[in-house]
Amino acid sequence: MVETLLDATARVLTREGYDRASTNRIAAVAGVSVGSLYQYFPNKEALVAALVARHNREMLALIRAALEEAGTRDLDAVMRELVKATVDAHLVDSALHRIFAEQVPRMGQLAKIEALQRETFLLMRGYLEKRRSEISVRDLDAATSICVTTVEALTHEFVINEPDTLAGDRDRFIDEVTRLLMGYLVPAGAKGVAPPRRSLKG
Amino acid sequence: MVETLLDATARVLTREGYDRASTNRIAAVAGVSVGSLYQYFPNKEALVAALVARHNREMLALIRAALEEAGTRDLDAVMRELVKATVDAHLVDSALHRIFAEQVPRMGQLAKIEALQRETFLLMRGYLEKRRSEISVRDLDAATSICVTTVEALTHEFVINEPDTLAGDRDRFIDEVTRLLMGYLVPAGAKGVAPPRRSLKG
Amino acid sequence: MVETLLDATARVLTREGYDRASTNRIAAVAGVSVGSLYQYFPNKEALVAALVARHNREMLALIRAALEEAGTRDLDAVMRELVKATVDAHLVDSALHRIFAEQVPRMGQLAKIEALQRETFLLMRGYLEKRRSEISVRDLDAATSICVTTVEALTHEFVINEPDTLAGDRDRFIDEVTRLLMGYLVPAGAKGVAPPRRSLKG
Amino acid sequence: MVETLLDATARVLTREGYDRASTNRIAAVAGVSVGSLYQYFPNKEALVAALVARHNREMLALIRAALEEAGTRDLDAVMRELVKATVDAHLVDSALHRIFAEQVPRMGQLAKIEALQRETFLLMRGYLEKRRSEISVRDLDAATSICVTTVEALTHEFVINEPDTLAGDRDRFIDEVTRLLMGYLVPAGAKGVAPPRRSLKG
DNA sequence: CATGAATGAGTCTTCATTCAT
DNA sequence: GATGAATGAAGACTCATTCAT
Repeated sequence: MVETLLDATARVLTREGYDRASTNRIAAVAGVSVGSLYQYFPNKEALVAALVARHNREMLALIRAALEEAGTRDLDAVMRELVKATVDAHLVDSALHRIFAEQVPRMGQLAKIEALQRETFLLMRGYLEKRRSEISVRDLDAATSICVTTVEALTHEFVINEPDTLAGDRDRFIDEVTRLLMGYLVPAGAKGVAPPRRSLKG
Repeated sequence: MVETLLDATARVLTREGYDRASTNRIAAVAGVSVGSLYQYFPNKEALVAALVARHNREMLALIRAALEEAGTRDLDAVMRELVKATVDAHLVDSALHRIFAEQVPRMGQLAKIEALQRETFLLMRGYLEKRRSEISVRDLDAATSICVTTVEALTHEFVINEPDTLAGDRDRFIDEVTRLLMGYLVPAGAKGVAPPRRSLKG
Repeated sequence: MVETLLDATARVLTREGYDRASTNRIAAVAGVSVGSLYQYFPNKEALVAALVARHNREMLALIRAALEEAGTRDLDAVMRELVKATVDAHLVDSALHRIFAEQVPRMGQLAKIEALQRETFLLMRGYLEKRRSEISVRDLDAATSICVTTVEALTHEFVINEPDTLAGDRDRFIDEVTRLLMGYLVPAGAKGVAPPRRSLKG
Repeated sequence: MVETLLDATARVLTREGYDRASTNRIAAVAGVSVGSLYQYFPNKEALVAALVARHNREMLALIRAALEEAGTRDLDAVMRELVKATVDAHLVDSALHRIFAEQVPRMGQLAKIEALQRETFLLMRGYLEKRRSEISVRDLDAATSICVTTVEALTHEFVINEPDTLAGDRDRFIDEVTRLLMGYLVPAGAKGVAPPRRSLKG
């Protein structure tokens, strides 16, 4: 029933948009009565939040699988895998993802409910730690944050907003973003040897 | 009058949130009647869109000024200036910016109305062209897109979501992002001399 | 408009009962839209409260007129007048009054909004003060309270619940209640001479 | 089971108020399912009516006991006992009583279901008959009605609305009401000897 | 041009009641 | 007899928009 309702929500959301997605309409599409909807979700927000959570879980599963699988390869390959997995994750249900991003108010808060980014952060951070010696950044937390946010944001733009340049060219996109990450983690001349000479404020 | 209405809209939006911002309330805060509001804006969406446009114009002005002013300095300095200007732009009215980002549905479309990023793209692209020789990327459009989106997205996160790491440490943030950009534009061993070894698919 | 809405409320209340009196129905009967109703009354409770207040004002006017007019006559005549006026007041719109008493939740609180009893209390108390010498009660406030509440309650029962005995016999009812009041204010043997020998606790 | 449900109803009613008291909630508090509730009570109204009846029975038991026990004492003492018992009866569960009086629609009709007042009337009437010679009222039914209603109404006000005057002073309240009754039953100069001089219309 | 009263479709939500298990 | 998931009619209330003045 919960699944049915979430499916209906996703469907109404993508087909009609957030504004036209009323709880009655969702219940109707799900083939149940509004009353039933409210037996499983206290209010509309909770319903959408649950859908967001489910979507995030699906995305996270992809990213986690990719990172775990690529753990033994070299840094460049892992980064490329991360980017690719992120793109795939955004394509799980890109229409829904777009709705979340563009139409659902308070997404900021909703998204945090089952913090996709938090999990990704931890995964990433764990991996970078293992490759500590190859990386020339001082603060690993900051670096992780930069990497994760960058990949997420660029992928988001790539998938959702379809920027003119790079549009459709998925492989090129992945290359570029990988270069961006690698250039940051292993900058000029620092072949995994020493920390950056003067990279940070202090 | 238009300005008065936009001011009122901004105020109601930041003080009451998007959900509680009705045209009647906005008109009341502006000190005019709803009828007058509808004489200048065909509907609520147009009103909010105009406010977004104004906000974007203000942000763009800051970034343009920074880039034009810094045009003669070296690449690293310019990038740092770009990041700094972007941060400042996001602080022009961060409360309003947050509302736009988190609460206003269809922001995606509204934002495009007077594409902040498009303008920034052109500015950036023009600048990178001038420094073509120092940069080791093949496709300048792609590179511009990557840079602009990266800066925008990271800054957004930094200003809006205040991530745990780097939180509040504005200078460190600027350093990191600048490093990220420079590592991408001038990667390992390529001291502004040769094109990237294997940066793109082809 | 306010009057129209109150009239409609009274009509729906008496004709359909409290449970079936929805704001939409009231608006429809008033010949306006729900929206208009909510432009004049913040919620349903306020609407009903206003109707109660209006009804109470009408009742109070009758009682006040009677007491002011009878001020110069002897105590017995004034009490009789008070009772008669109270009965008349309860007949102003007895159907509505019955609805208020029997069906409107929280009447206790609503009734206090424009405290009919409070006003009656003050009027009564003022009068008893003038006739202080004829009355053998120690605490005038308590006596006033007893009198006002007694008259109100008995009249209420008489008009609303139509008790078997005395039913319909208005003049007998008025006689009895007047006797009740007089026996209390001027008890056995105390012809306006001294205070009661042992009437109170102390 | 019936008792359990009535207890739960009373509890929900006093703790949540009438508006928030749903059959589902009551069943939950009673520790049974809604279905079971509907196996013992055809609908919500019947449930509340049964609770009212139970409450009334409890109140009546107190009053009956007091009157029967005091039957041999003098009139003044009996009246005082009646008033005291009525006050106590209203304090059996004053919170519930208040809810009945102020929040439950149609209480008027429900209350009649097992007419507390009717029983009290008969008890009272029986007692007054025994003391016929001491009383100077012509119509015993009318007198009984006046007495019972007066005591009930004044007590109700005293217990529920806590009027400013007499508030909290239970003994004084009892004294005053007793005086009121006695002044009515045995008026000025008529020491239980002759019928009233001019008490009734005819 | 300005006004602001009026509109009414549409929203979320509740809850008494049923009935298949 | 007990259960409790499912029902869906109905209710209070909002708000973008219009239009007569």
